[in-house]
Amino acid sequence: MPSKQLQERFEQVEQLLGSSNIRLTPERRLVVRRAVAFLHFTAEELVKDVRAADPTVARATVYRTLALLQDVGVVEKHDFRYGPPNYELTFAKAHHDHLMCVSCGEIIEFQEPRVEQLQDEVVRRYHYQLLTHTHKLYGLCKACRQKGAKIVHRSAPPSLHVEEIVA
Amino acid sequence: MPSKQLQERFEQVEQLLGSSNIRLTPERRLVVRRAVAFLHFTAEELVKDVRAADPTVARATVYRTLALLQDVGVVEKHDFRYGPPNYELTFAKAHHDHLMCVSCGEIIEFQEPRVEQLQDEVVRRYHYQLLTHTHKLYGLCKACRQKGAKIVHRSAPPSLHVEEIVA
DNA sequence: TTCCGTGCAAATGATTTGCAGGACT
DNA sequence: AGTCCTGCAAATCATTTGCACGGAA
Repeated sequence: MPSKQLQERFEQVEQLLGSSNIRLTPERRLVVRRAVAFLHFTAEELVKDVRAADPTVARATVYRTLALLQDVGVVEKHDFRYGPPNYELTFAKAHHDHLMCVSCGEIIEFQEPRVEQLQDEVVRRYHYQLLTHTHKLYGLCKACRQKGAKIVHRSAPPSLHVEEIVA
Repeated sequence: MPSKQLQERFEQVEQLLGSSNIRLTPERRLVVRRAVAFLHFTAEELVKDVRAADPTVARATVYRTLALLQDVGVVEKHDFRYGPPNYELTFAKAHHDHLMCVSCGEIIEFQEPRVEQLQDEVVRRYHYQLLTHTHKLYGLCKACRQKGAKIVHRSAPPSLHVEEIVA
């Protein structure tokens, strides 16, 4: 991840928070900076990372900042049921959508510019300015359909296929 | 909600679970039946509802069944940060997508058939069978952009605008 | 001088787990 | 026989909150 991009993301969040009555304290800046570097993390991972940089920052502050970020839609909390809940920067997902097999857990990340085009259109229709988006499709892959869609009660993260081909 | 549709949903879930080594016990059937009727619920609401129908079903069984449903992508758990986490049937979202203002919290439910068309195309490309989807756009509404995007640290549910007009 | 934000530690609350008994295969 | 599932109660673990202090507006 180029640090220029990180900087950009940080500034985008900073702007969102800073233009309000919410103070951009050094603690919060640090939390946001580390979060945008991670993209995916658990709360405790972020706590550990932030405290490595500055041990005086309290766990509660990290959680309180995460709550702020959730409120503004920058962060989403997901419970995938293996391990602790996962926090995700919505930026991370804005440019690859997900297709997941509910049987074997395979995840395909795909890109579809025409969807993004329609998103722009929708957003314009309602006079919004788009910041981020999430888009997930759930289904059955061919193999699972053929073997009768055996459900696997997962205790490990699903496999991930990143699709490089842009449609 | 026509009960025919509920029955259909129930059967879809039943099929998904039933075709595996996961037993479709009476307890699980009951939990699934109640869940598809709710569409949105908290875990405790579902527990209460299920136990109203059958007091012998344990809270743990409801949670364990919810976990199964999460695994197969039928249910998603969302933490909106006001009140307890919310469980949502992904069916519920398959036919209206969301546009949310990260500043004032307004939510617009919109429909865009052309997006669904593209989803079908993507799914076909990977030889998947589509079951459900989620699609959320985050941005700033016009009013909030004009007043400088004041962030509201919410402690109450956001307002909801259901858009009846199909694009 | 009034808010806002923080650290700390305790409290909360949702969810998970260990265990023993039953049912299904 | 062996695996899956259940209820119950206790345990766990992530997150939130009360409180008192410090700093910014």
